[in-house]
Amino acid sequence: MENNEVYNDLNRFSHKTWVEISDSELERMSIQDLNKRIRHLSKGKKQAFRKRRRILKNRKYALKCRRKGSIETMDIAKQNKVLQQEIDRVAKELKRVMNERDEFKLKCSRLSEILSAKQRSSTQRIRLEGKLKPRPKNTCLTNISEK
Amino acid sequence: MENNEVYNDLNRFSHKTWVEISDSELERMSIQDLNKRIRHLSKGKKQAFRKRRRILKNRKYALKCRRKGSIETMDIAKQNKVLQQEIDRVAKELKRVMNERDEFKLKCSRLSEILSAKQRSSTQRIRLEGKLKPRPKNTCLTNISEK
DNA sequence: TTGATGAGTCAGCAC
DNA sequence: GTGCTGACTCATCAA
Repeated sequence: MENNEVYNDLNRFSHKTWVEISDSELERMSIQDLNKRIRHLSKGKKQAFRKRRRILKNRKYALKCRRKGSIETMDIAKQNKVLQQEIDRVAKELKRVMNERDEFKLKCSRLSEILSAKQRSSTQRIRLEGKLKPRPKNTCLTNISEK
Repeated sequence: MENNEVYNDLNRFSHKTWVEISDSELERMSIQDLNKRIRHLSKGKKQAFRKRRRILKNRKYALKCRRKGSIETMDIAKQNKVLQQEIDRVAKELKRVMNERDEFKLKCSRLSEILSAKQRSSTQRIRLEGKLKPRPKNTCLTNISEK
């Protein structure tokens, strides 16, 4: 018995016909090629070859299936990390912009303050210069309330 | 043969000793209890019982293992959704605050404009009233540069 | 011994 | 037939 390759036990005791196919070869082989190779074997042996081929195929499928699953899981875990980083980034940006907003807001109120102070002093000046008569006390309000 | 429960094939042909344990019972049973129950059996039959018990246990372990895996995957997928929602929320907030900031900024520049206009007109007025002499042209700069 | 898990096998579904 | 996947079995590791 040749042992240059993994051989097929199924044919060990076949005296007339002899077919030897390695696992990797059998697994890669098309069903047509296999049929040619085992054409002259008995029905049972043919079935045995096909079954072995199916098992070898299934082995690969199972491996692939498992890998696919774990890759998918790892992918969404990675995606999680990316999303978390994005949250950190946006939250930081938010903080920065809130500070800017608060500073502008403060600046606004200071400018308003200065402006209204100027307004008051200007009115005062004009009034003193006689360009504007002092407003009568409570004119409007008393008129309305006493009416 | 009783068929009121799943029975134990292993003992079908035992003529002297007879032990019948259902799968669920065998799986739940402690190893001590099992040993008591099968005390009088042959060594081979004892081993067969223990082996069946181990297989039943393993079946449960495998089930649990598979469920654990899929639950973990689902959990991180859920986590992904939550994170995405958080991003949307923070991004929206960021947009809102940016708008506020821009409005305050604009308001600031308008107030500044008004204020500097007032400043100019006030300076002009004072100058016209003779309280402030017109500034000589290029005094400082020419003095320095011509020195 | 118990529990968990990767890998191989099989059943069964979908194409 | 082919490929995929859930469930089972087994080998093997850790506790």
